Amino acid sequence: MSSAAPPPARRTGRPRSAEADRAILDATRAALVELGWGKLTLGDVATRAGVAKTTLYRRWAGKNELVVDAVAALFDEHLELPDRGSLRADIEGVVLQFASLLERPETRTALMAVVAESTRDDALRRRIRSAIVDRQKSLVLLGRARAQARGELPHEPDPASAARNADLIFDVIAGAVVHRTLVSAEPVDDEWARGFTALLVGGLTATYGRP
Amino acid sequence: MSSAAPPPARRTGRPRSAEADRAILDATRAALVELGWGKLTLGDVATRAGVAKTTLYRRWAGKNELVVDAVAALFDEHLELPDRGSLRADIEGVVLQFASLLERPETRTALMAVVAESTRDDALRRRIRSAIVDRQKSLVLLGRARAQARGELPHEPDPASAARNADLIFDVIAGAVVHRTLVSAEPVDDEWARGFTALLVGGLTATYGRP
Amino acid sequence: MSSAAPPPARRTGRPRSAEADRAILDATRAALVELGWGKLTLGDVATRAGVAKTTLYRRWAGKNELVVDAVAALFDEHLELPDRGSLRADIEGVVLQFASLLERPETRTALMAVVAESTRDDALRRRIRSAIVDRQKSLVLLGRARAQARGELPHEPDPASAARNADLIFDVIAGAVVHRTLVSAEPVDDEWARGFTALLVGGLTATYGRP
Amino acid sequence: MSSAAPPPARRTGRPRSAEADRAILDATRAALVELGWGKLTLGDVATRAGVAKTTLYRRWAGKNELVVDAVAALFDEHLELPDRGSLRADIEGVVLQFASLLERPETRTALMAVVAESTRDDALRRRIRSAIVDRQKSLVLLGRARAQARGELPHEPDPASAARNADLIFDVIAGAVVHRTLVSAEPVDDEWARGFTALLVGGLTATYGRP
DNA sequence: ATGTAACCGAGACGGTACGTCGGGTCTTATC
DNA sequence: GATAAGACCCGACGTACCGTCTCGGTTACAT
Repeated sequence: MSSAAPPPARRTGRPRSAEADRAILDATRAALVELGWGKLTLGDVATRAGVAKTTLYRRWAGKNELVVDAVAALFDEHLELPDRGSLRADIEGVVLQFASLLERPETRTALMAVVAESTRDDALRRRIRSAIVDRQKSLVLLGRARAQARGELPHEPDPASAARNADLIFDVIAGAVVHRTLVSAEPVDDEWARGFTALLVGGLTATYGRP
Repeated sequence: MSSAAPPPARRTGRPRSAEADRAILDATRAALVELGWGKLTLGDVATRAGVAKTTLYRRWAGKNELVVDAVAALFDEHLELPDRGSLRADIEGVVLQFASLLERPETRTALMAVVAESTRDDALRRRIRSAIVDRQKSLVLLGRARAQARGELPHEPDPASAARNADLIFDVIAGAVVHRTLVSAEPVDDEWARGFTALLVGGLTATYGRP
Repeated sequence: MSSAAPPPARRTGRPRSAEADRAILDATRAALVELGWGKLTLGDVATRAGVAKTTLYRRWAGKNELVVDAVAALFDEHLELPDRGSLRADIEGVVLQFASLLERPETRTALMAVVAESTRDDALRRRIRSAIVDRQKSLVLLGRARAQARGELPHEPDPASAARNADLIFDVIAGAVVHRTLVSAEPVDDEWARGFTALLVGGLTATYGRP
Repeated sequence: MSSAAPPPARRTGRPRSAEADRAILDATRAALVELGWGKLTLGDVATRAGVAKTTLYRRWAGKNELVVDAVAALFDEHLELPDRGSLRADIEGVVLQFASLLERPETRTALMAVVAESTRDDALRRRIRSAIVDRQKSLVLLGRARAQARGELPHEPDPASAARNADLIFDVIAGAVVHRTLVSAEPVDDEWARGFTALLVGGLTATYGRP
């Protein structure tokens, strides 16, 4: 979150305006909605935020970093996993929740763009991972733990294997929703979510069995 | 793959150099590998191809269209589905094949970028779909047909439902591979492919049953 | 004159617009009048000229070079030395002429500024010399030749000494007018010109004698 | 020389550091030598002086005022007119003295620059006049008084005419030296000084006669 | 053989955004 | 209340690409 390179702690000089950060991130999201990634310019963001361009560059290294932070805030606010009582219901819930996030124009246009840039920029990839991806993945871990508590899935004694399986499930869920939404450009509605969940739960049950 | 809007048919005047097309697409791929999407400039592509910028703009409307065509050629050449004898083997094959395509730097960096742009540009989305997505999807259809012929999957009498299922399977496969490769940034190796295939085949079998 | 680095002669590509040069120099003079040297910005000049900033930078290396050329044109147009019949009248004429040039706001504000910059930039000094200073100096040479032809001044057999004397007279005339106008900030009117000319002609006559 | 508007007298609070003034002016001169007028930045001056930018702006209104004061100090220290026994020797002395001042890089680069700015800023012109020009002019007045005392020049009964003549001589001397040094960019050496003095004294004698 | 229409390279054109820099102002904590 | 530090707003800088537009020249088909 927050700045790319937060000066570890300064003691002298005028402190950075906390409000500027907020205004910039808000302006970034607004500009993304209106203009999309390609037309987004930092000068315009600064103007919208009522802030000088210098202020913006003092806090973020560039467009990518700024947009990651701006979008990450949405993932913070809108991703949660209430216990819906069954593995199936939990998966459907998370699929629909993630899909609704991807239907927002600011995430649609920004997420793939920063992922594309991250293929050439390790620092950006780490930033995306910690700001966005890990937040999503924690839902998978939570969902699995609940399913195991309910007895819907077996406990996995080998931690390495457990991590691999969680990663796999995460890539399948997130990947399928992203691909459906952005590449196939079809809506993730209740029907699709039901079909996808049936397939996944079937696979999980068939593969790992019931305890 | 060539141009977006090939002039319907000319009869007189100097014909377009066929070699220029090839040189431009080659240069585009080379530049993508070296510079990535963000730093790719059409002027540079033209220089590399030994071609004037005008020539390039005469054939493609812009960066997006050019890159889609340049990358699509790779999908043409490298996607096929030899019959490996079983549904499981066919899926593993297609997963590994698609992953090896995504491991090329030119596809890594280009695919997500054009998808990101396509969220705001319907013409680009259609171009991507016809040039790239549909090529991949046809493999899914082929694989299912083979599995049905082998008796591994039931025939689906309702064509609408059949199409829905094919779309779902396609999004799951392609999405999982893309997400694993580009977002999670982990390799799609034999082990992962086996695990993923087991999950998917388990789901298919559990959901649609055996005939 | 003209461009700083005129490509010796190109044969291919679109030729440079001759009108752009003119429009830029006109706009530079207009902006100098309105804003003065300090507030003059190249972006504004480009806008006034209806020209892109790039076009301007393609032809001139910076503010200094541009302004030298813009001002030099005025020296071309407004410096001449009609034969007024006597050394005294010729000197008075050239003094008033030079003074009226320095009373234009564009020359007032620009000339000293570029001279100041030239103290740290040899290329700029050479440019100023060839574009402005040498034009003025030629008037001194012409005036002396006429005076010698009239018998008002002796012929100088030693060319080195003749050059030294011309330089001295030039520095005295130009320096006095510039200093009066810009440093003392007092007008060079007929009275001052008469007094100055009397002093100078007296000095010349006393020093070099009549033939 | 210090600030333009020295606060009339403060009684409370921390007193201004007297050393800061000196450090700032020294730093200004040093920066002028290294960077020239155009590249001189107030932030850099503050850093060199070990002083905050705020402190600098509390004492001077801007770059022009600061530089005028910094350079004026040099005119204070280095301009004087010892009695050399004759008008001719006094003039040669003042010419060489002024020239040696103009050969310092800090004066070369600064003087013309502030003069250029002063063409659009009356307050600056007055500041230059009182800080620099009047100091020089007083030498002319002193020299004339001595020459009159020696009987080399006649007394001028009309005070207005006397002032006009002093102004003229001043513009001729200062203008010629400045022009030779900065515009013609040739050195003012003993030979030039002799030639110039001969011309000027000849003119004075011829014009005003001996008493 | 000669038009002639469309191609080609080169490169200038009007633009837009970039990321940086300097100018002055302000807000802190410290002296 | 002056100071050092440094963030702030502002606006210009010079550069890089964009996509378009002349240029002078080159092909290759249709007379």
